[in-house]
Amino acid sequence: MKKTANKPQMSKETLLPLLASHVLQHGMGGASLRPLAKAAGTSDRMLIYHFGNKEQLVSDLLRHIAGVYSAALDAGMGEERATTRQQCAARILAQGREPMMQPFMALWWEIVAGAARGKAGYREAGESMMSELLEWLESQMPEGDPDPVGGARYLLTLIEGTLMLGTVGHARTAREGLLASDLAPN
Amino acid sequence: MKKTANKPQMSKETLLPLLASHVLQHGMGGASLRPLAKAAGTSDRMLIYHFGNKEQLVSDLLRHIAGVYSAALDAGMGEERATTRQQCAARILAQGREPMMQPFMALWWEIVAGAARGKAGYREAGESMMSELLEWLESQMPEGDPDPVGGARYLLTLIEGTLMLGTVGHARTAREGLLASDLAPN
DNA sequence: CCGATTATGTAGCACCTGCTACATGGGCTT
DNA sequence: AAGCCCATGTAGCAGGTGCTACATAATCGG
Repeated sequence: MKKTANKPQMSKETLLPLLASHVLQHGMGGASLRPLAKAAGTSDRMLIYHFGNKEQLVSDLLRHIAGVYSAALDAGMGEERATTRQQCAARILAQGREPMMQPFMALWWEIVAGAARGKAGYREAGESMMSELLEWLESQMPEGDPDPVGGARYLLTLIEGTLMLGTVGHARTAREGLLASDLAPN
Repeated sequence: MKKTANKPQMSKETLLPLLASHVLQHGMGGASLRPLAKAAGTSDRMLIYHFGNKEQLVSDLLRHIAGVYSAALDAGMGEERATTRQQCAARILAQGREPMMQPFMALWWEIVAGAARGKAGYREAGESMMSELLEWLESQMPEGDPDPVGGARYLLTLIEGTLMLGTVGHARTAREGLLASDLAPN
Protein backbone atom coordinates (compact mmCIF):
# COMPACT_ATOMS: atom_id res chain seq x y z
CA MET A 1 0.00 0.00 0.00
CA LYS A 2 1.58 3.18 -1.19
CA LYS A 3 -0.02 6.60 -0.96
CA THR A 4 -2.86 5.76 -3.31
CA ALA A 5 -5.70 5.74 -0.86
CA ASN A 6 -8.94 4.13 -1.94
CA LYS A 7 -10.82 7.01 -0.37
CA PRO A 8 -12.59 9.34 -2.81
CA GLN A 9 -10.03 12.15 -2.51
CA MET A 10 -12.06 14.94 -4.00
CA SER A 11 -11.15 18.33 -5.33
CA LYS A 12 -12.68 20.98 -7.54
CA GLU A 13 -11.22 19.27 -10.56
CA THR A 14 -12.65 15.85 -9.78
CA LEU A 15 -16.00 17.28 -8.68
CA LEU A 16 -16.68 19.55 -11.64
CA PRO A 17 -17.22 16.84 -14.26
CA LEU A 18 -19.76 15.09 -12.04
CA LEU A 19 -21.53 18.35 -11.26
CA ALA A 20 -21.52 19.33 -14.92
CA SER A 21 -23.04 16.04 -15.95
CA HIS A 22 -25.83 16.50 -13.41
CA VAL A 23 -26.51 20.07 -14.49
CA LEU A 24 -26.55 19.13 -18.16
CA GLN A 25 -29.23 16.58 -17.41
CA HIS A 26 -31.34 18.52 -14.93
CA GLY A 27 -30.67 22.16 -15.69
CA MET A 28 -29.54 25.07 -13.62
CA GLY A 29 -32.92 25.45 -11.98
CA GLY A 30 -32.42 22.21 -10.09
CA ALA A 31 -28.85 23.03 -9.22
CA SER A 32 -29.28 23.14 -5.46
CA LEU A 33 -26.56 21.95 -3.18
CA ARG A 34 -27.94 18.69 -1.91
CA PRO A 35 -28.91 17.16 -5.27
CA LEU A 36 -25.61 18.34 -6.69
CA ALA A 37 -23.77 16.79 -3.78
CA LYS A 38 -25.55 13.49 -4.18
CA ALA A 39 -24.76 13.46 -7.91
CA ALA A 40 -21.09 14.01 -7.08
CA GLY A 41 -21.05 11.49 -4.24
CA THR A 42 -20.47 14.05 -1.51
CA SER A 43 -22.37 16.21 0.90
CA ASP A 44 -23.52 19.79 0.53
CA ARG A 45 -21.10 20.52 3.32
CA MET A 46 -18.16 19.45 1.14
CA LEU A 47 -19.33 21.47 -1.85
CA ILE A 48 -19.29 24.62 0.26
CA TYR A 49 -15.94 23.55 1.63
CA HIS A 50 -14.39 23.30 -1.83
CA PHE A 51 -16.07 26.25 -3.54
CA GLY A 52 -16.66 28.67 -0.69
CA ASN A 53 -20.28 29.39 -1.51
CA LYS A 54 -22.86 28.49 -4.07
CA GLU A 55 -22.28 31.51 -6.29
CA GLN A 56 -18.64 30.58 -6.71
CA LEU A 57 -19.61 27.00 -7.39
CA VAL A 58 -21.98 28.09 -10.14
CA SER A 59 -19.34 30.34 -11.68
CA ASP A 60 -16.72 27.61 -11.69
CA LEU A 61 -19.24 25.11 -12.97
CA LEU A 62 -20.34 27.30 -15.88
CA ARG A 63 -16.76 27.94 -16.88
CA HIS A 64 -16.10 24.22 -16.79
CA ILE A 65 -19.18 23.53 -18.88
CA ALA A 66 -18.07 26.10 -21.44
CA GLY A 67 -14.86 24.10 -21.75
CA VAL A 68 -16.75 20.84 -22.16
CA TYR A 69 -18.85 22.47 -24.85
CA SER A 70 -15.75 23.51 -26.70
CA ALA A 71 -14.43 19.97 -26.57
CA ALA A 72 -17.75 18.61 -27.81
CA LEU A 73 -17.61 21.03 -30.73
CA ASP A 74 -14.13 19.88 -31.64
CA ALA A 75 -15.19 16.26 -31.41
CA GLY A 76 -18.07 16.83 -33.81
CA MET A 77 -16.08 18.86 -36.29
CA GLY A 78 -15.99 17.39 -39.76
CA GLU A 79 -12.78 17.12 -41.73
CA GLU A 80 -13.64 18.84 -44.97
CA ARG A 81 -15.01 22.37 -45.23
CA ALA A 82 -18.40 23.25 -46.56
CA THR A 83 -18.60 24.44 -50.16
CA THR A 84 -21.37 27.01 -49.73
CA ARG A 85 -22.58 29.23 -46.92
CA GLN A 86 -25.91 27.53 -47.08
CA GLN A 87 -24.31 24.13 -46.58
CA CYS A 88 -22.26 25.59 -43.75
CA ALA A 89 -25.37 26.84 -41.95
CA ALA A 90 -27.21 23.59 -42.56
CA ARG A 91 -24.29 21.64 -41.14
CA ILE A 92 -24.14 23.56 -37.89
CA LEU A 93 -27.90 23.49 -37.47
CA ALA A 94 -27.80 19.73 -37.91
CA GLN A 95 -25.04 19.57 -35.32
CA GLY A 96 -27.27 21.49 -32.89
CA ARG A 97 -30.01 18.93 -33.41
CA GLU A 98 -27.76 15.99 -32.63
CA PRO A 99 -28.68 14.11 -29.44
CA MET A 100 -25.22 14.67 -28.00
CA MET A 101 -25.75 18.42 -28.14
CA GLN A 102 -29.27 18.37 -26.72
CA PRO A 103 -28.34 18.90 -23.08
CA PHE A 104 -26.25 21.87 -24.09
CA MET A 105 -29.14 23.35 -26.01
CA ALA A 106 -31.48 23.09 -23.03
CA LEU A 107 -28.85 24.54 -20.71
CA TRP A 108 -27.98 27.26 -23.18
CA TRP A 109 -31.19 29.20 -22.74
CA GLU A 110 -30.84 29.12 -18.99
CA ILE A 111 -27.41 30.64 -19.44
CA VAL A 112 -28.81 33.37 -21.68
CA ALA A 113 -31.61 34.02 -19.19
CA GLY A 114 -29.10 34.24 -16.35
CA ALA A 115 -26.97 36.61 -18.39
CA ALA A 116 -30.00 38.81 -19.06
CA ARG A 117 -30.61 39.01 -15.31
CA GLY A 118 -26.96 39.77 -14.58
CA LYS A 119 -26.28 36.61 -12.58
CA ALA A 120 -22.64 36.04 -11.77
CA GLY A 121 -20.82 33.82 -14.22
CA TYR A 122 -23.64 33.43 -16.70
CA ARG A 123 -22.63 36.18 -19.09
CA GLU A 124 -19.02 35.04 -19.09
CA ALA A 125 -20.00 31.45 -19.82
CA GLY A 126 -22.35 32.51 -22.59
CA GLU A 127 -19.82 34.81 -24.15
CA SER A 128 -17.16 32.14 -24.04
CA MET A 129 -19.39 29.52 -25.61
CA MET A 130 -20.43 31.89 -28.38
CA SER A 131 -16.82 32.82 -29.08
CA GLU A 132 -16.00 29.14 -29.36
CA LEU A 133 -18.87 28.54 -31.73
CA LEU A 134 -17.93 31.55 -33.81
CA GLU A 135 -14.37 30.33 -34.15
CA TRP A 136 -15.57 26.89 -35.17
CA LEU A 137 -17.93 28.46 -37.66
CA GLU A 138 -15.15 30.52 -39.22
CA SER A 139 -13.11 27.39 -39.71
CA GLN A 140 -16.06 25.84 -41.49
CA MET A 141 -16.66 28.66 -43.95
CA PRO A 142 -16.35 27.76 -47.64
CA GLU A 143 -12.88 27.93 -49.19
CA GLY A 144 -13.33 30.82 -51.59
CA ASP A 145 -15.76 32.86 -49.47
CA PRO A 146 -15.29 36.59 -50.16
CA ASP A 147 -15.69 37.55 -46.46
CA PRO A 148 -15.27 34.55 -44.16
CA VAL A 149 -15.04 36.63 -40.98
CA GLY A 150 -18.13 38.75 -41.56
CA GLY A 151 -19.91 35.82 -43.12
CA ALA A 152 -19.36 33.68 -40.05
CA ARG A 153 -20.86 36.42 -37.88
CA TYR A 154 -23.80 36.74 -40.22
CA LEU A 155 -24.39 33.00 -40.20
CA LEU A 156 -24.05 32.83 -36.42
CA THR A 157 -26.75 35.46 -36.00
CA LEU A 158 -29.08 33.62 -38.35
CA ILE A 159 -28.35 30.27 -36.77
CA GLU A 160 -29.01 31.43 -33.22
CA GLY A 161 -32.22 33.11 -34.28
CA THR A 162 -33.26 29.89 -35.95
CA LEU A 163 -32.51 27.84 -32.84
CA MET A 164 -34.48 30.23 -30.65
CA LEU A 165 -37.50 30.23 -32.92
CA GLY A 166 -37.39 26.46 -33.04
CA THR A 167 -37.40 26.27 -29.26
CA VAL A 168 -40.64 28.22 -28.93
CA GLY A 169 -42.39 26.27 -31.66
CA HIS A 170 -41.58 28.54 -34.59
CA ALA A 171 -39.25 26.21 -36.45
CA ARG A 172 -41.40 26.63 -39.51
CA THR A 173 -41.12 30.41 -39.32
CA ALA A 174 -37.34 30.21 -39.21
CA ARG A 175 -37.23 27.74 -42.09
CA GLU A 176 -39.34 30.00 -44.27
CA GLY A 177 -37.16 32.92 -43.24
CA LEU A 178 -34.03 31.13 -44.38
CA LEU A 179 -35.71 30.26 -47.67
CA ALA A 180 -36.38 33.96 -48.21
CA SER A 181 -32.76 34.87 -47.47
CA ASP A 182 -29.80 35.07 -49.77
CA LEU A 183 -28.90 31.63 -48.45
CA ALA A 184 -31.82 30.03 -50.22
CA PRO A 185 -30.72 26.91 -52.12
CA ASN A 186 -31.40 27.84 -55.73
CA MET B 1 -74.92 51.30 -0.04
CA LYS B 2 -75.65 49.10 -2.97
CA LYS B 3 -73.81 45.90 -3.68
CA THR B 4 -70.44 47.56 -4.27
CA ALA B 5 -68.49 46.38 -1.27
CA ASN B 6 -65.28 48.21 -0.38
CA LYS B 7 -63.59 44.92 0.31
CA PRO B 8 -60.83 43.88 -2.11
CA GLN B 9 -63.04 41.42 -4.04
CA MET B 10 -60.35 39.57 -5.93
CA SER B 11 -60.50 37.29 -8.91
CA LYS B 12 -58.14 35.87 -11.49
CA GLU B 13 -58.72 38.92 -13.64
CA THR B 14 -57.88 41.46 -10.95
CA LEU B 15 -54.95 39.40 -9.68
CA LEU B 16 -53.20 38.75 -12.98
CA PRO B 17 -52.08 42.33 -13.72
CA LEU B 18 -50.49 42.62 -10.28
CA LEU B 19 -48.81 39.25 -10.61
CA ALA B 20 -47.60 40.11 -14.10
CA SER B 21 -46.07 43.34 -12.94
CA HIS B 22 -44.18 41.53 -10.19
CA VAL B 23 -42.93 38.84 -12.53
CA LEU B 24 -41.83 41.37 -15.12
CA GLN B 25 -39.71 43.05 -12.49
CA HIS B 26 -38.33 40.01 -10.68
CA GLY B 27 -38.45 37.23 -13.22
CA MET B 28 -39.96 33.77 -13.19
CA GLY B 29 -37.23 32.42 -10.96
CA GLY B 30 -38.55 34.41 -8.03
CA ALA B 31 -42.13 33.56 -8.80
CA SER B 32 -42.89 31.64 -5.64
CA LEU B 33 -46.27 31.86 -4.06
CA ARG B 34 -45.59 34.03 -1.04
CA PRO B 35 -43.76 36.87 -2.80
CA LEU B 36 -46.35 36.77 -5.55
CA ALA B 37 -49.13 36.94 -3.00
CA LYS B 38 -47.56 39.88 -1.23
CA ALA B 39 -47.15 41.71 -4.54
CA ALA B 40 -50.84 41.16 -5.24
CA GLY B 41 -51.93 42.05 -1.72
CA THR B 42 -53.14 38.57 -0.85
CA SER B 43 -51.94 35.39 0.73
CA ASP B 44 -50.51 32.28 -0.89
CA ARG B 45 -53.67 30.64 0.35
CA MET B 46 -55.80 32.82 -1.90
CA LEU B 47 -53.60 32.29 -4.94
CA ILE B 48 -54.07 28.56 -4.67
CA TYR B 49 -57.76 29.14 -4.08
CA HIS B 50 -58.14 31.10 -7.29
CA PHE B 51 -55.81 29.17 -9.59
CA GLY B 52 -55.97 25.67 -8.16
CA ASN B 53 -52.23 25.08 -8.08
CA LYS B 54 -49.04 26.82 -8.99
CA GLU B 55 -48.66 25.26 -12.41
CA GLN B 56 -52.05 26.57 -13.45
CA LEU B 57 -51.18 29.97 -12.04
CA VAL B 58 -48.00 30.10 -14.09
CA SER B 59 -49.83 29.05 -17.23
CA ASP B 60 -52.52 31.68 -16.79
CA LEU B 61 -49.93 34.27 -15.90
CA LEU B 62 -47.81 33.62 -18.97
CA ARG B 63 -50.83 33.80 -21.22
CA HIS B 64 -51.77 37.09 -19.62
CA ILE B 65 -48.24 38.44 -20.07
CA ALA B 66 -48.29 37.45 -23.73
CA GLY B 67 -51.38 39.62 -24.05
CA VAL B 68 -49.71 42.52 -22.28
CA TYR B 69 -46.74 42.16 -24.61
CA SER B 70 -49.00 42.35 -27.60
CA ALA B 71 -50.55 45.54 -26.24
CA ALA B 72 -47.13 47.04 -25.58
CA LEU B 73 -46.14 46.27 -29.15
CA ASP B 74 -49.22 48.01 -30.50
CA ALA B 75 -48.57 51.01 -28.28
CA GLY B 76 -45.03 51.34 -29.61
CA MET B 77 -45.98 50.86 -33.24
CA GLY B 78 -45.06 53.76 -35.46
CA GLU B 79 -47.51 55.20 -37.97
CA GLU B 80 -45.55 55.11 -41.19
CA ARG B 81 -43.88 52.05 -42.63
CA ALA B 82 -40.19 51.62 -43.08
CA THR B 83 -38.78 52.21 -46.54
CA THR B 84 -36.08 49.53 -46.52
CA ARG B 85 -35.67 46.18 -44.86
CA GLN B 86 -32.60 47.49 -43.15
CA GLN B 87 -34.55 50.37 -41.64
CA CYS B 88 -37.26 47.94 -40.64
CA ALA B 89 -34.80 45.75 -38.75
CA ALA B 90 -33.14 48.76 -37.15
CA ARG B 91 -36.48 50.05 -36.00
CA ILE B 92 -37.51 46.86 -34.26
CA LEU B 93 -34.10 46.41 -32.70
CA ALA B 94 -34.35 49.93 -31.32
CA GLN B 95 -37.77 49.10 -29.97
CA GLY B 96 -36.31 46.09 -28.17
CA ARG B 97 -33.76 48.35 -26.55
CA GLU B 98 -36.35 50.78 -25.22
CA PRO B 99 -36.65 50.87 -21.43
CA MET B 100 -40.32 49.99 -21.59
CA MET B 101 -39.47 46.71 -23.30
CA GLN B 102 -36.60 45.82 -20.99
CA PRO B 103 -38.61 43.73 -18.50
CA PHE B 104 -40.04 41.76 -21.39
CA MET B 105 -36.57 41.12 -22.76
CA ALA B 106 -35.33 39.77 -19.44
CA LEU B 107 -38.41 37.64 -19.01
CA TRP B 108 -38.26 36.45 -22.59
CA TRP B 109 -35.21 34.28 -22.14
CA GLU B 110 -36.72 32.63 -19.10
CA ILE B 111 -39.71 31.78 -21.26
CA VAL B 112 -37.45 30.31 -23.94
CA ALA B 113 -35.54 28.34 -21.31
CA GLY B 114 -38.78 27.04 -19.85
CA ALA B 115 -39.97 26.07 -23.32
CA ALA B 116 -36.73 24.19 -23.94
CA ARG B 117 -37.31 22.20 -20.73
CA GLY B 118 -40.93 21.52 -21.65
CA LYS B 119 -42.45 23.41 -18.72
CA ALA B 120 -46.19 23.82 -18.93
CA GLY B 121 -47.33 27.08 -20.49
CA TYR B 122 -43.91 28.34 -21.48
CA ARG B 123 -43.89 27.13 -25.05
CA GLU B 124 -47.39 28.40 -25.66
CA ALA B 125 -46.52 31.84 -24.29
CA GLY B 126 -43.33 32.00 -26.33
CA GLU B 127 -45.05 30.89 -29.49
CA SER B 128 -47.81 33.42 -29.01
CA MET B 129 -45.42 36.29 -28.37
CA MET B 130 -43.36 35.40 -31.44
CA SER B 131 -46.47 35.19 -33.59
CA GLU B 132 -47.46 38.62 -32.37
CA LEU B 133 -44.05 40.03 -33.14
CA LEU B 134 -44.03 38.42 -36.57
CA GLU B 135 -47.38 39.95 -37.39
CA TRP B 136 -46.19 43.36 -36.26
CA LEU B 137 -43.06 42.94 -38.31
CA GLU B 138 -45.02 42.07 -41.44
CA SER B 139 -47.04 45.24 -41.02
CA GLN B 140 -43.80 47.17 -40.84
CA MET B 141 -42.25 45.78 -44.00
CA PRO B 142 -41.43 48.31 -46.74
CA GLU B 143 -44.20 49.17 -49.18
CA GLY B 144 -42.76 47.70 -52.36
CA ASP B 145 -41.00 44.71 -50.81
CA PRO B 146 -40.94 41.80 -53.24
CA ASP B 147 -41.66 39.20 -50.53
CA PRO B 148 -43.01 40.79 -47.34
CA VAL B 149 -44.08 37.50 -45.76
CA GLY B 150 -40.82 35.65 -46.26
CA GLY B 151 -38.87 38.83 -45.62
CA ALA B 152 -40.51 39.31 -42.25
CA ARG B 153 -39.58 35.77 -41.27
CA TYR B 154 -36.04 36.34 -42.43
CA LEU B 155 -35.78 39.58 -40.48
CA LEU B 156 -37.32 38.01 -37.39
CA THR B 157 -34.69 35.29 -37.41
CA LEU B 158 -31.89 37.80 -37.79
CA ILE B 159 -33.36 40.08 -35.12
CA GLU B 160 -33.76 37.35 -32.53
CA GLY B 161 -30.25 36.11 -33.17
CA THR B 162 -29.01 39.65 -32.73
CA LEU B 163 -30.85 40.06 -29.44
CA MET B 164 -29.49 36.80 -28.12
CA LEU B 165 -25.93 37.59 -29.04
CA GLY B 166 -26.28 40.98 -27.42
CA THR B 167 -27.50 39.39 -24.21
CA VAL B 168 -24.39 37.25 -23.82
CA GLY B 169 -22.03 40.11 -24.62
CA HIS B 170 -21.67 39.52 -28.35
CA ALA B 171 -23.48 42.64 -29.54
CA ARG B 172 -20.43 43.51 -31.60
CA THR B 173 -20.46 40.11 -33.28
CA ALA B 174 -24.10 40.54 -34.28
CA ARG B 175 -23.47 44.08 -35.57
CA GLU B 176 -20.61 42.92 -37.74
CA GLY B 177 -22.75 40.05 -38.93
CA LEU B 178 -25.50 42.40 -40.03
CA LEU B 179 -22.94 44.56 -41.81
CA ALA B 180 -21.83 41.51 -43.76
CA SER B 181 -25.39 40.63 -44.73
CA ASP B 182 -27.45 41.77 -47.67
CA LEU B 183 -29.01 44.26 -45.25
CA ALA B 184 -25.80 46.26 -45.07
CA PRO B 185 -26.48 49.97 -45.52
CA ASN B 186 -24.64 50.80 -48.73
C1' DC C 1 -84.39 36.25 7.71
C1' DC C 2 -82.20 31.91 6.93
C1' DG C 3 -79.27 28.93 4.74
C1' DA C 4 -75.91 28.20 1.33
C1' DT C 5 -72.17 29.58 -1.31
C1' DT C 6 -68.09 32.39 -1.68
C1' DA C 7 -64.21 34.71 0.22
C1' DT C 8 -60.57 35.33 3.53
C1' DG C 9 -57.49 34.73 7.82
C1' DT C 10 -54.54 31.74 10.94
C1' DA C 11 -51.82 27.60 11.69
C1' DG C 12 -49.59 24.26 10.28
C1' DC C 13 -47.54 20.28 7.54
C1' DA C 14 -43.47 18.07 5.48
C1' DC C 15 -39.92 19.15 2.89
C1' DC C 16 -36.14 21.91 0.86
C1' DT C 17 -32.75 25.96 0.92
C1' DG C 18 -27.82 27.64 1.73
C1' DC C 19 -24.84 27.48 5.30
C1' DT C 20 -22.45 26.62 9.98
C1' DA C 21 -20.60 24.40 14.43
C1' DC C 22 -18.44 20.74 16.14
C1' DA C 23 -16.26 16.42 16.34
C1' DT C 24 -13.47 12.87 14.25
C1' DG C 25 -10.82 10.89 11.48
C1' DG C 26 -6.61 9.88 8.51
C1' DG C 27 -2.31 11.09 6.47
C1' DC C 28 1.58 14.20 6.45
C1' DT C 29 5.76 16.38 8.22
C1' DT C 30 9.10 16.74 11.78
C1' DA D 1 5.78 9.34 18.14
C1' DA D 2 3.84 14.13 18.27
C1' DG D 3 1.51 17.54 16.30
C1' DC D 4 -1.01 19.41 12.58
C1' DC D 5 -3.85 20.22 8.79
C1' DC D 6 -7.08 18.60 5.39
C1' DA D 7 -11.08 15.88 4.71
C1' DT D 8 -15.42 14.23 6.00
C1' DG D 9 -19.70 12.92 8.94
C1' DT D 10 -23.64 14.37 11.98
C1' DA D 11 -26.72 17.97 13.62
C1' DG D 12 -28.61 21.83 13.29
C1' DC D 13 -30.08 26.72 12.08
C1' DA D 14 -33.37 30.13 10.22
C1' DG D 15 -35.89 30.75 6.52
C1' DG D 16 -38.51 29.41 2.28
C1' DT D 17 -41.49 25.95 -0.60
C1' DG D 18 -46.24 24.37 -2.22
C1' DC D 19 -50.21 23.18 -0.18
C1' DT D 20 -54.02 21.92 3.34
C1' DA D 21 -57.34 22.04 7.42
C1' DC D 22 -60.22 24.56 9.85
C1' DA D 23 -62.66 28.47 11.26
C1' DT D 24 -64.70 32.51 10.20
C1' DA D 25 -66.75 36.40 7.75
C1' DA D 26 -69.26 38.37 3.88
C1' DT D 27 -72.60 37.99 0.35
C1' DC D 28 -76.55 36.47 -2.04
C1' DG D 29 -80.79 33.51 -3.33
C1' DG D 30 -84.85 31.85 -1.40
